Amino acid sequence: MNKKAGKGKNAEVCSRSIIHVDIVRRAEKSLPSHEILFDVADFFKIFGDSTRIKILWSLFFSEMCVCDMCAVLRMEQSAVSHQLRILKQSRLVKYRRDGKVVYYSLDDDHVKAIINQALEHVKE
Amino acid sequence: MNKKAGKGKNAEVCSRSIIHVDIVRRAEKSLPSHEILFDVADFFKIFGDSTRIKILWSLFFSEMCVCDMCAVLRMEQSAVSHQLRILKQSRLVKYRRDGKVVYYSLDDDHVKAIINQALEHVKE
DNA sequence: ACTATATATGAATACATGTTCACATGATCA
DNA sequence: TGATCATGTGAACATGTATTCATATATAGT
Repeated sequence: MNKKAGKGKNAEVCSRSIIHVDIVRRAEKSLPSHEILFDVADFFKIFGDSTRIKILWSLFFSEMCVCDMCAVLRMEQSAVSHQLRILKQSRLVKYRRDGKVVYYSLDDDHVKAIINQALEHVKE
Repeated sequence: MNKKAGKGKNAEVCSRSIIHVDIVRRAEKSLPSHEILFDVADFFKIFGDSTRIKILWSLFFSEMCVCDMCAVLRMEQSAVSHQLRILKQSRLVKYRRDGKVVYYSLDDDHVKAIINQALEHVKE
């Protein structure tokens, strides 16, 4: 999916020439692999939705069942379940079943710190 | 844009009843305002794109002009400029002009820490 | 077995977003 | 002034994603 100029070395990109070769080289070498950077972006993407932020925040204090989350978020159960699935797949929450009720809780110690860090940043 | 059940109190949401009233109350009270939570999500959304992560990462070491970024990212100048606009609006990068060339640099001390935190998390 | 309740999920829909294309802007130099 | 280079930007397009609707699954109780 990446377009390469492909004229000899990489002195021509986007049909223009590199201005500072040394800086470009250093940046290129320091940059993690596409795969890792993709994973980093995907990680942030999970936090990039206010519904999911609300869910995670609600779980800061105690585990919670889906129905209670709907009440807190004032959203339909289906929408909440869909988001819970995403959080589950990302290993940010875990669940346990008790009869008909499913209780979700945080499955990652860093979540609170990460959200709080962003909150501090936003509050400025 | 939020749908409320609106039958008296809030004992009925998503046409079901709350199971644990105390937990719901506490979560409701602790939850920051919609506005703040929206801003938090928007903040993460900026990091939720690998192109922007790459741009920010490249700026960890030194300022860089647009053309050099295109070389590092192997992307078209237009795409890079569009992303730079978003980063500019979010106050994550600043720029200075030197003749025809525009140099971008980080405008937020926390960016490096935030990305590294996610990187550590992803590398597990 | 039948009903009711809690949750999950596929499909449809509406909306957001990233990239490309074409072109505009702004600056330098002849 | 005209040409050229670096960058910015609006519109079109394709893709991704959150929510809703309808329905499925799972469990408990009768």
